[in-house]
Amino acid sequence: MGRAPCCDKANVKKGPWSPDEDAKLKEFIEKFGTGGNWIALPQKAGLKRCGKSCRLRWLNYLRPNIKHGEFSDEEDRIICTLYASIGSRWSIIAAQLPGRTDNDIKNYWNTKLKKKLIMGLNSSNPGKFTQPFSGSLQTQPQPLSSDLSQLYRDYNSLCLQAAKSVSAVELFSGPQNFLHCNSDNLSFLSTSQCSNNYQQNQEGLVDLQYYEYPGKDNVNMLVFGGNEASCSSSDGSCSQISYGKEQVIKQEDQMGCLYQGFNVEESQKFMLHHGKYVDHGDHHHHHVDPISGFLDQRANGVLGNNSQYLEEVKQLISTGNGSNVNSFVFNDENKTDHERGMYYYY
DNA sequence: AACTAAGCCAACCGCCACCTG
DNA sequence: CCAGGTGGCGGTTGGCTTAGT
Repeated sequence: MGRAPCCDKANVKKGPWSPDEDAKLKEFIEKFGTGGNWIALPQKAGLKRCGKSCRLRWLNYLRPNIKHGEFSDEEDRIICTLYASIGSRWSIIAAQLPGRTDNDIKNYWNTKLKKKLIMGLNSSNPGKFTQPFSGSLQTQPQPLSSDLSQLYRDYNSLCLQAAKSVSAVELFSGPQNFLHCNSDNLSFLSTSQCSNNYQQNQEGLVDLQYYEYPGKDNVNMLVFGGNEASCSSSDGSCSQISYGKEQVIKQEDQMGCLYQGFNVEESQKFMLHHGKYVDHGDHHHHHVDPISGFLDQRANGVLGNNSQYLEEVKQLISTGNGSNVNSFVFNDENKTDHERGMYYYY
C-alpha cells in the first residue's frame, strides 16, 4: 500500500497561481501566519490548493524581502564556492544569500552559472575543449583560467576553514562541461596536511595545471604540483611525478591519496585516481570506496606500477559509453580487492 | 510570417528526516 | 520503540518566452 496523499488531488488546483490566489494567500498569512500547519492552511484561506503548493508559493514568491532579478558577481562567487564545497545543497547555499530562494539558485546554476563558468574556462584557453586533439602532447602545462584558479583558491581555503578531511574535485569536459566538487566523490586538496604535500606557489596555494589527453578530446589530465612536483612528509619519504617517455607517472601524498598514470604510448598519458582516503587524525589513512562509501584500509598501488593492466585499461577507456564522466569500473573477479574499483581519469 | 529549437523558471513530485502521540 | 503526519529538500517537468532559421 502506498503512502496517503497529502491532499485530495482531485479537488486541488494545479499550475500557475493567479493574482487572486496570491492575494488570498498573502493576506491570510500576514493576518494569521501559517499556524505551523501548511496542510490545513489552504482550506482556512479559502484556496483550492495543496498545502505544499501554498508553502512553495509563499516561500519562493510571496514572502517579504524576496530578491528577484540578476545575480551579482559576488553572489555568483558565493554560489560557485559553496557548490564546490558542498554540492547541490541549495537550501544551505540559499541561506548564505539573503533574499534568494533555493529554487532560484538551483535554476540559476542549472541554466546559467554552470555555463558561465565553462565559458570562462574556455575563453582563457581558446579551443582547449572544443577542438579535437591533433599533434603531440603539449610539453608546457597550461595555466588554469583565473576564474578557475579563484575557485580553487576559495575552495581550498573553505576546506581548510571547515577542517574537512575529504573533499573532491572532478573536472569534466566536453559538451556538458562543468566543474564539480563535493564531499561524496574523489578526494583532492582538502586539508592542510594534504595541501602541504604539494608544491605551493608564492601565494601558498597549490599550482594546478591541466593537459589535453591525446586522442580523446573530451579528456583532460589534471596535474597538480607542477612539473617538478614533489612532496615531503613527516616520515621523510618523497614521491615525484614525472612526465617523460616510458616513465610511470605516480604521485602519492601523505594522506595516502594515490595519483597514478602511465605512458600509454609515446606522448599519451593519463592519470588515475582510485578512491579516496580519509585521515581520521590518527595517522591512519582509511580508504573509502567512491561508490559505496565503505571504509577500508586497502593498500595503495592499485593497478600496480608495472602497467600490467595497461591494455585492459586502454580498452576500457576507448570503449567508454560516450559519457562525459571520465571513469571506468575495474571489477574483474580475477583481480584482487586492491585492484577492483572505480577509477577516474582526467 | 511561420515554424522550430533553445532557454528559462515556476511548480510539481517523491523521498526522507523529524516530530508527536 | 513505533507509526503516521508533516515539512523540507532536491530532481524533474512542462509551459511560456525568446532566438534562430
